[in-house]
Amino acid sequence: MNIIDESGILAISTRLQRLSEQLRKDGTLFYKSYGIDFEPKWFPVIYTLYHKEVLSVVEIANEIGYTHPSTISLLKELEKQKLIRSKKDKVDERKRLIQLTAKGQELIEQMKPVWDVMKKALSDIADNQNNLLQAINEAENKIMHQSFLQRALQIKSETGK
Amino acid sequence: MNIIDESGILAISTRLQRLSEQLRKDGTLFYKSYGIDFEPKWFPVIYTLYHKEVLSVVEIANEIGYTHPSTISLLKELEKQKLIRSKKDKVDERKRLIQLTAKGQELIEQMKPVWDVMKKALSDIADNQNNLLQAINEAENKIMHQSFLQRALQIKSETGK
DNA sequence: TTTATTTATGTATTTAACTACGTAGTTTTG
DNA sequence: CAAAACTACGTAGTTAAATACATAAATAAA
Repeated sequence: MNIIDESGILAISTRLQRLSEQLRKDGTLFYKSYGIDFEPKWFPVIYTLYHKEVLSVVEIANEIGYTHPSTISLLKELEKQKLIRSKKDKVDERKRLIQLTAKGQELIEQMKPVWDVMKKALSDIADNQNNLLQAINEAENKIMHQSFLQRALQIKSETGK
Repeated sequence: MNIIDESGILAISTRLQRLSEQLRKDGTLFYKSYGIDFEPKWFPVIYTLYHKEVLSVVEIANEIGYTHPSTISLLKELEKQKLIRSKKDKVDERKRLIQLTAKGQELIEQMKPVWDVMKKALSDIADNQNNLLQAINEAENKIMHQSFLQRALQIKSETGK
């Protein structure tokens, strides 16, 4: 019917990007409905620091699965919001140790019930006959095992196309 | 185990973006293995023009499901590659009518077998127990019917959280 | 037939991620 | 222990999409 069925190469990405942009906007609005000013993109950092308490920049990046430059820009925003603070590591002078402020910790307590609701609403949407997170996991695993390029080259050589 | 299981709000997007960036890079390399210089992101426009022959900018945007500014920048690249050309609509002077050049048409013939192989490789990766495209479709349909925000607000009011 | 509305295109700016690169500490090795 | 390699952080620039805005042509309405 449309292009997606013919190629899929790009279509998957674009559609999911949009889907998640919508979720983000709605997430922001939902926080607002509780009188909370919080952006969904801050969640991974905040959540990680809540569980680990003190971490360096690169450690946070690894935990949340982002590159360190991306992480730095999130940290800057969170520092501006006074939700986190940082100090130099005395043992290793290159390291910046990040932790939640009191304000950050209080906010988390406020957000916990909100997260519960969001989690339910998200599973409403993503838990279908074909579970979205599962589908992503499965695709990632396949690619980890053998890349798209390798697969394509193999089909090419097998079929002589 | 990690954050994704707890929130998912962002995680889905970021992971899919990466997945698709990998597919794009591999796609480019795979075209190269046939001696073809073609970027996967051009596919939707080219494919649409192959089937519809002559379309305006906005018509193409609608066909490929992108906004018109995004489409314009793709068209600029394709024009630089001399794969498409455009002329003013004589009936409606606002319109720019786009079509494939001879070079564009030849390239498509070269790419057809490549697309077949890519399609197979992609379904290798995305057709799992939980089909990725299906999962996206299902999630999109759910959201179309009732947004994430609406769902969350409803759960909030039902549970009194 | 002027005026208002809609449509088509284009430009400028924004966003959220990335890669590439540079610098400064730390650790390892010859 | 000096040189080389590695690690941590930061900045700059890129990319692929989006919004928001501007302009001009076409259509509808007063």
